[in-house]
Amino acid sequence: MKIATWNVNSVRFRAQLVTRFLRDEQPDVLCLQETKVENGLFPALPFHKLGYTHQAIHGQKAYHGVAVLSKIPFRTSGRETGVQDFCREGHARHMGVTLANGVELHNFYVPAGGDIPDPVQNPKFDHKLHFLAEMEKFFARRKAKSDPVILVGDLNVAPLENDVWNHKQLLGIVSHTPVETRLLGEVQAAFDWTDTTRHFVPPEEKIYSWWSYRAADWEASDRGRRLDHVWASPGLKAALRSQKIVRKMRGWQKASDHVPVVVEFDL
DNA sequence: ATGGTGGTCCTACCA
Repeated sequence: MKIATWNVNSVRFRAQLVTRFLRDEQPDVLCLQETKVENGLFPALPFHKLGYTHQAIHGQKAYHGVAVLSKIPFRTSGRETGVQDFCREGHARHMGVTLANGVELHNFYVPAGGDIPDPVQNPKFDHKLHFLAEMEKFFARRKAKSDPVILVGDLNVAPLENDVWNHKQLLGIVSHTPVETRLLGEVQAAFDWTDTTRHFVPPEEKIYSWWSYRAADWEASDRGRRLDHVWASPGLKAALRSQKIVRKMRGWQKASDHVPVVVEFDL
Protein backbone atom coordinates (compact mmCIF):
# COMPACT_ATOMS: atom_id res chain seq x y z
CA MET A 1 0.00 0.00 0.00
CA LYS A 2 1.34 3.36 -1.08
CA ILE A 3 0.27 6.44 0.88
CA ALA A 4 1.05 10.03 -0.13
CA THR A 5 0.54 13.36 1.64
CA TRP A 6 0.74 16.79 0.00
CA ASN A 7 -0.04 20.35 1.01
CA VAL A 8 -1.32 21.39 -2.41
CA ASN A 9 -2.02 25.08 -1.61
CA SER A 10 -5.34 25.26 -3.49
CA VAL A 11 -6.62 22.06 -5.11
CA ARG A 12 -8.50 24.02 -7.78
CA PHE A 13 -5.50 26.10 -8.85
CA ARG A 14 -3.31 22.97 -8.97
CA ALA A 15 -5.76 20.22 -10.02
CA GLN A 16 -3.63 19.43 -13.08
CA LEU A 17 -0.53 19.03 -10.93
CA VAL A 18 -2.47 16.65 -8.69
CA THR A 19 -3.45 14.48 -11.67
CA ARG A 20 0.12 14.57 -12.97
CA PHE A 21 1.37 13.40 -9.59
CA LEU A 22 -1.28 10.65 -9.40
CA ARG A 23 -0.34 9.39 -12.87
CA ASP A 24 3.41 9.48 -12.13
CA GLU A 25 3.33 8.01 -8.65
CA GLN A 26 0.14 5.92 -8.57
CA PRO A 27 -0.37 6.01 -4.80
CA ASP A 28 -3.28 4.02 -3.41
CA VAL A 29 -4.21 6.98 -1.25
CA LEU A 30 -3.41 10.70 -1.48
CA CYS A 31 -4.05 12.99 1.50
CA LEU A 32 -4.29 16.67 0.63
CA GLN A 33 -4.05 19.75 2.83
CA GLU A 34 -4.85 23.41 2.15
CA THR A 35 -7.41 22.55 -0.48
CA LYS A 36 -8.91 26.04 0.02
CA VAL A 37 -12.34 25.08 -1.28
CA GLU A 38 -15.77 24.28 0.08
CA ASN A 39 -17.00 20.72 -0.54
CA GLY A 40 -19.48 21.55 -3.29
CA LEU A 41 -16.74 23.11 -5.44
CA PHE A 42 -14.10 20.40 -4.91
CA PRO A 43 -12.77 19.18 -8.31
CA ALA A 44 -13.67 15.53 -7.73
CA LEU A 45 -14.07 14.41 -11.35
CA PRO A 46 -10.45 14.47 -12.64
CA PHE A 47 -9.35 12.34 -9.69
CA HIS A 48 -12.36 10.04 -9.96
CA LYS A 49 -11.41 9.39 -13.60
CA LEU A 50 -7.95 8.22 -12.52
CA GLY A 51 -9.44 5.61 -10.21
CA TYR A 52 -9.64 7.68 -7.03
CA THR A 53 -13.34 7.01 -6.71
CA HIS A 54 -13.36 7.16 -2.91
CA GLN A 55 -13.05 10.74 -1.71
CA ALA A 56 -13.45 12.03 1.83
CA ILE A 57 -13.56 15.82 1.65
CA HIS A 58 -13.64 18.35 4.44
CA GLY A 59 -13.22 21.89 3.18
CA GLN A 60 -14.26 25.49 3.68
CA LYS A 61 -14.14 28.65 1.61
CA ALA A 62 -10.73 30.20 0.87
CA TYR A 63 -8.69 28.72 3.73
CA HIS A 64 -7.54 25.37 5.17
CA GLY A 65 -9.34 22.22 4.00
CA VAL A 66 -8.29 18.57 3.81
CA ALA A 67 -9.23 15.64 1.58
CA VAL A 68 -8.45 11.94 1.18
CA LEU A 69 -8.47 10.54 -2.38
CA SER A 70 -8.36 6.77 -2.48
CA LYS A 71 -8.44 3.77 -4.79
CA ILE A 72 -9.16 1.66 -1.72
CA PRO A 73 -12.75 1.84 -0.45
CA PHE A 74 -13.51 3.31 2.94
CA ARG A 75 -15.24 1.33 5.65
CA THR A 76 -16.78 4.59 6.69
CA SER A 77 -19.09 6.08 4.10
CA GLY A 78 -20.06 9.57 3.04
CA ARG A 79 -18.04 12.63 2.15
CA GLU A 80 -17.60 14.11 5.60
CA THR A 81 -17.11 11.14 7.90
CA GLY A 82 -14.41 10.94 10.49
CA VAL A 83 -13.82 14.60 11.20
CA GLN A 84 -12.60 15.18 14.74
CA ASP A 85 -12.64 18.57 16.42
CA PHE A 86 -9.00 19.30 17.18
CA CYS A 87 -9.59 22.89 16.23
CA ARG A 88 -11.22 25.37 18.56
CA GLU A 89 -11.42 27.89 15.69
CA GLY A 90 -13.68 25.63 13.65
CA HIS A 91 -11.18 25.32 10.77
CA ALA A 92 -11.26 22.30 8.43
CA ARG A 93 -7.97 20.74 9.52
CA HIS A 94 -8.63 17.02 9.99
CA MET A 95 -10.16 14.12 8.09
CA GLY A 96 -9.99 10.55 9.28
CA VAL A 97 -10.99 7.44 7.32
CA THR A 98 -10.77 3.71 7.84
CA LEU A 99 -9.72 1.85 4.71
CA ALA A 100 -11.21 -1.49 3.62
CA ASN A 101 -7.95 -3.20 4.60
CA GLY A 102 -8.48 -2.07 8.20
CA VAL A 103 -5.91 0.75 8.22
CA GLU A 104 -7.10 3.85 10.05
CA LEU A 105 -5.75 7.00 8.41
CA HIS A 106 -5.67 10.50 9.91
CA ASN A 107 -4.97 13.49 7.68
CA PHE A 108 -3.94 16.71 9.49
CA TYR A 109 -3.30 20.32 8.62
CA VAL A 110 -1.78 21.80 11.77
CA PRO A 111 -2.07 25.62 12.08
CA ALA A 112 1.03 27.43 10.83
CA GLY A 113 1.05 29.63 13.93
CA GLY A 114 1.81 33.13 12.63
CA ASP A 115 5.15 34.93 12.92
CA ILE A 116 5.70 35.66 16.61
CA PRO A 117 6.50 32.53 18.68
CA ASP A 118 4.73 33.79 21.79
CA PRO A 119 1.25 32.52 22.72
CA VAL A 120 0.51 35.70 24.71
CA GLN A 121 1.35 38.16 21.95
CA ASN A 122 0.18 35.95 19.10
CA PRO A 123 -3.18 34.10 19.26
CA LYS A 124 -2.28 32.04 16.17
CA PHE A 125 0.72 30.58 17.94
CA ASP A 126 -1.43 29.85 20.98
CA HIS A 127 -3.91 28.08 18.70
CA LYS A 128 -1.14 25.97 17.16
CA LEU A 129 0.06 24.83 20.60
CA HIS A 130 -3.53 24.08 21.60
CA PHE A 131 -4.11 22.07 18.41
CA LEU A 132 -0.98 19.95 19.01
CA ALA A 133 -2.04 19.37 22.62
CA GLU A 134 -5.45 18.18 21.38
CA MET A 135 -3.74 15.74 18.99
CA GLU A 136 -1.69 14.38 21.86
CA LYS A 137 -4.78 13.89 24.03
CA PHE A 138 -6.67 12.16 21.21
CA PHE A 139 -4.01 9.50 20.66
CA ALA A 140 -2.92 9.15 24.30
CA ARG A 141 -6.50 8.17 25.12
CA ARG A 142 -6.32 5.14 22.82
CA LYS A 143 -5.07 1.92 24.32
CA ALA A 144 -4.60 -0.43 21.37
CA LYS A 145 -1.26 0.73 19.98
CA SER A 146 -1.08 -2.50 17.98
CA ASP A 147 -3.91 -1.19 15.72
CA PRO A 148 -2.83 -0.33 12.17
CA VAL A 149 -2.95 3.49 12.20
CA ILE A 150 -1.26 6.06 9.96
CA LEU A 151 -1.04 9.79 10.70
CA VAL A 152 -0.07 12.11 7.87
CA GLY A 153 -0.11 15.75 7.01
CA ASP A 154 1.36 19.20 7.07
CA LEU A 155 2.25 19.29 10.76
CA ASN A 156 3.94 22.70 10.33
CA VAL A 157 6.76 21.66 12.66
CA ALA A 158 10.29 20.69 11.62
CA PRO A 159 11.33 18.63 14.65
CA LEU A 160 15.01 17.69 14.14
CA GLU A 161 18.11 19.85 13.63
CA ASN A 162 18.52 18.56 10.11
CA ASP A 163 14.86 19.11 9.26
CA VAL A 164 15.79 22.77 8.70
CA TRP A 165 18.51 24.44 6.64
CA ASN A 166 20.04 26.12 9.70
CA HIS A 167 19.11 24.86 13.15
CA LYS A 168 20.59 27.72 15.21
CA GLN A 169 19.21 30.40 12.95
CA LEU A 170 15.70 28.95 13.07
CA LEU A 171 15.40 28.29 16.80
CA GLY A 172 13.39 31.50 17.15
CA ILE A 173 11.36 30.97 13.98
CA VAL A 174 7.86 29.49 14.18
CA SER A 175 7.96 25.81 13.06
CA HIS A 176 11.31 25.08 14.75
CA THR A 177 11.07 26.67 18.21
CA PRO A 178 11.81 24.44 21.23
CA VAL A 179 8.23 24.68 22.53
CA GLU A 180 6.87 23.35 19.22
CA THR A 181 9.41 20.59 18.69
CA ARG A 182 8.95 19.45 22.31
CA LEU A 183 5.18 19.39 21.92
CA LEU A 184 5.36 17.51 18.62
CA GLY A 185 7.65 15.02 20.36
CA GLU A 186 4.93 14.53 22.97
CA VAL A 187 2.34 13.91 20.26
CA GLN A 188 4.69 11.34 18.74
CA ALA A 189 5.34 9.67 22.10
CA ALA A 190 1.61 9.51 22.91
CA PHE A 191 1.12 6.67 20.41
CA ASP A 192 4.73 5.50 19.93
CA TRP A 193 4.56 6.80 16.36
CA THR A 194 7.40 6.04 13.94
CA ASP A 195 8.50 9.05 11.88
CA THR A 196 8.72 7.12 8.62
CA THR A 197 11.00 9.56 6.79
CA ARG A 198 13.56 9.38 9.61
CA HIS A 199 13.11 5.60 9.78
CA PHE A 200 14.83 5.53 6.38
CA VAL A 201 16.90 8.76 6.36
CA PRO A 202 19.57 9.14 9.09
CA PRO A 203 19.25 12.20 11.35
CA GLU A 204 22.62 13.55 10.15
CA GLU A 205 21.19 14.02 6.67
CA LYS A 206 19.31 17.20 5.82
CA ILE A 207 15.93 16.62 4.17
CA TYR A 208 13.08 19.04 3.51
CA SER A 209 9.51 19.03 2.16
CA TRP A 210 8.88 22.81 1.98
CA TRP A 211 10.71 25.78 0.45
CA SER A 212 9.42 29.36 0.75
CA TYR A 213 8.00 31.13 -2.29
CA ARG A 214 10.00 34.19 -1.23
CA ALA A 215 13.42 32.82 -2.17
CA ALA A 216 14.77 34.14 -5.46
CA ASP A 217 16.00 30.63 -6.29
CA TRP A 218 14.61 27.94 -3.97
CA GLU A 219 16.96 25.27 -5.34
CA ALA A 220 20.17 27.30 -5.19
CA SER A 221 19.57 28.64 -1.67
CA ASP A 222 17.92 25.36 -0.55
CA ARG A 223 16.59 26.96 2.63
CA GLY A 224 13.98 24.29 3.26
CA ARG A 225 12.16 22.75 6.19
CA ARG A 226 10.62 19.29 6.73
CA LEU A 227 7.05 20.20 7.70
CA ASP A 228 5.22 17.27 6.09
CA HIS A 229 5.15 13.92 7.82
CA VAL A 230 3.93 10.32 7.65
CA TRP A 231 3.80 8.53 10.97
CA ALA A 232 3.18 4.81 11.44
CA SER A 233 1.72 3.12 14.54
CA PRO A 234 3.84 0.45 16.29
CA GLY A 235 1.74 -2.28 14.65
CA LEU A 236 2.75 -1.04 11.19
CA LYS A 237 6.45 -0.43 11.80
CA ALA A 238 7.49 -3.87 10.58
CA ALA A 239 5.52 -3.32 7.37
CA LEU A 240 7.46 -0.17 6.37
CA ARG A 241 9.06 -0.62 2.98
CA SER A 242 10.15 2.78 1.60
CA GLN A 243 9.73 6.54 1.82
CA LYS A 244 10.48 9.39 -0.53
CA ILE A 245 10.02 13.13 -0.62
CA VAL A 246 9.33 14.21 -4.19
CA ARG A 247 11.69 17.22 -4.20
CA LYS A 248 11.60 17.65 -7.99
CA MET A 249 7.96 18.75 -7.80
CA ARG A 250 9.05 22.03 -6.18
CA GLY A 251 10.52 22.84 -9.59
CA TRP A 252 7.31 22.22 -11.55
CA GLN A 253 5.50 25.14 -13.17
CA LYS A 254 2.93 26.58 -10.74
CA ALA A 255 4.44 24.47 -7.93
CA SER A 256 3.07 24.32 -4.40
CA ASP A 257 5.57 25.47 -1.78
CA HIS A 258 5.27 21.94 -0.30
CA VAL A 259 6.10 18.65 -2.05
CA PRO A 260 4.58 15.21 -1.39
CA VAL A 261 5.88 12.58 0.99
CA VAL A 262 5.23 9.03 -0.29
CA VAL A 263 5.47 5.95 1.92
CA GLU A 264 5.03 2.28 0.99
CA PHE A 265 3.88 -0.46 3.36
CA ASP A 266 3.92 -4.22 2.85
CA LEU A 267 0.36 -5.09 3.73
C1' DA B 1 17.38 44.61 9.38
C1' DT B 2 14.25 44.09 5.85
C1' DG B 3 11.53 42.21 2.41
C1' DG B 4 11.10 38.95 -0.52
C1' DT B 5 6.19 35.44 -3.32
C1' DG B 6 1.79 33.27 -3.97
C1' DG B 7 -3.50 31.90 -3.44
C1' DT B 8 -8.11 33.62 -2.29
C1' DC B 9 -11.12 37.05 -3.09
C1' DC B 10 -11.69 42.24 -3.82
C1' DT B 11 -9.40 44.26 0.49
C1' DA B 12 -6.84 42.33 3.20
C1' DC B 13 -5.84 37.74 5.18
C1' DC B 14 -3.11 33.77 5.38
C1' DA B 15 0.95 31.11 4.52
